[in-house]
Amino acid sequence: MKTEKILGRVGRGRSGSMASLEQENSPLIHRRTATQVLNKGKEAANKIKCLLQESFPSEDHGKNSMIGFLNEEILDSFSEALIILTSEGAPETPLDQASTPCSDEQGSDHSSKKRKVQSGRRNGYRRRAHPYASTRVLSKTMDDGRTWRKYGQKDIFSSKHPRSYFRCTHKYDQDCQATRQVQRSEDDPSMYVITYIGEHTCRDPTKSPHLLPPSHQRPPFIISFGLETAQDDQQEPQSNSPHSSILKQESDEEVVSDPSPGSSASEFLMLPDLGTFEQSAPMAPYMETVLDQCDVMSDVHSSNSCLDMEFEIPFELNEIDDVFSLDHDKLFPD
DNA sequence: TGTATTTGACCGGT
DNA sequence: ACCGGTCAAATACA
Repeated sequence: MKTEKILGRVGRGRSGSMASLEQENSPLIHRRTATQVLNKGKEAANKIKCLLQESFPSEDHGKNSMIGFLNEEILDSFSEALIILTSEGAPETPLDQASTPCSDEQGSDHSSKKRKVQSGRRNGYRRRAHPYASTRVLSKTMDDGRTWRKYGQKDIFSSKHPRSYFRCTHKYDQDCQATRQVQRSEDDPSMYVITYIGEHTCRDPTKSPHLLPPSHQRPPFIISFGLETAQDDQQEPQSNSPHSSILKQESDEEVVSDPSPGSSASEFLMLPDLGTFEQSAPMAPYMETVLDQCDVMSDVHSSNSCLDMEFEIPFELNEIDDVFSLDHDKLFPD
């Protein structure tokens, strides 16, 4: 009945198989499937490990060791999750504990047609689990060239204007974690304060992947898992519509740094020349990425739900291609 | 009919 | 307990 509709539309599961499984309402099946998925991931991580060893046979210092280390972390995480899942005493799997939307209708109060949310509807609800950085932008328009889907609006306690919440349209089809919050500016209601959280890991088909800035403009290269750093490079200066300006870059935990000396007094970091923002805009994701590196690195351990790892490597992008493309066939033999 | 938005409820962090 | 972020049923729209 309703459940089917929700599942079909919203697609809460990360994959089709997950969604279909949810209809079964069986914690056991959920666990089994989760185990399979985790095994898959573990397998993939193992392959990466092998490939790394082939690519960097002898040494394991410097960046290679970092890659290896992170790979080990991934493997460990998978292993741990598997242990938790398969241990007999494991309670209903945490992620799925709430996946019985219909089964526990103890109250069964269907009387009011106003939606009554059963306990357990929050299927794997995670709040602020990601250590994503946020980028605040002041814009005249909400349109930034990206496709967003509004998922909520809130009146904010200390604010005159409500805040709207958007997620990337490709959240479910491409597992893109980018979200943004839009609120009218207190000072200038004709402007929007847009806070971007997370980065696009999706490839928006409406966008052409050609706008890579020249390599000399890029910061040292960053491999990003979960964050879109590399991919976003290829996209239009998304968050940076011609009208917008970056105001502030901050991590979730703290303001990492203020790249412009002397601007600390202002709440936001204003770019010097808004007219040329379109040109400077592509650097925004890089700035953010670079600024976030420390935080993200330090958060790798604590974040199991999403792999947000990025690290700096000192070789050119095409060298990365060399490294990874030669592995591609092995990784994806079909 | 499928997709997007609205909006009250739920839930986590503080 | 409060606030803010997210979920998801209901609704609007194409």
